Amino acid sequence: MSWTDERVELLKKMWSEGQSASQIAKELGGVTRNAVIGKVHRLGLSNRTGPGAAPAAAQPAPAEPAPQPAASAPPRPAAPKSKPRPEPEKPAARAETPEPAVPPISAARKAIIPAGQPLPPQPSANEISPEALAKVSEVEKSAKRISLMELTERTCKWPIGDPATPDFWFCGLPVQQGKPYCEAHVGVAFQPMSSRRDRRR
DNA sequence: CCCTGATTCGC
DNA sequence: GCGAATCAGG
Repeated sequence: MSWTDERVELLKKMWSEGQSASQIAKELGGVTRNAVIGKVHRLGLSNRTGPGAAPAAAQPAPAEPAPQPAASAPPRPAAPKSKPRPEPEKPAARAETPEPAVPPISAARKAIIPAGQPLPPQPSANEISPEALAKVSEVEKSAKRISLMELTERTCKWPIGDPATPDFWFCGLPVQQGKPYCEAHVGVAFQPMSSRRDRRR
């Protein structure tokens, strides 16, 4: 595969959209994320950081400040495009404890639950975005249904069903990096603190 | 371990 | 110019 205009365009587009190199590579096909990153650099559109940031020149490069004598075309469109830095700064100690919404059921107590229907995940407390819940029920239908022993570092450990019955298993879908659950379950397990939040995709 | 982008350097 | 290998974080 070579860097045709189209491919480069898509690359630019996706990169400016904040897509990761690997995603772009996957989309393009035939290239690795390394290739994408390499290209990105060669194209000079690496730092998605706002232009306002002066690199503070570690290397003075005394010989040539490179004023770019080009008659027209501004060297740096600088695109004031929306380039929100997802992570502005890490304050001090940020207690990363969103208080898990207690996914597991209290089992015994409600042992009478008809072990068939995907039990309405949450008892009380906060309201989880209907979206997330819907997502979960969906996922649970196509979950891998793995057993306790099959759980690994990267399998969603969200319990489904009633532990008191044989009709009990774990989600088993790929976890969302770091977390113990898959994306869907992470969605209901960890609340942003302030009830709901919208999200599109 | 999974992932991210950044750099290097032989091709 | 290209991108695998490597480096440096998260």
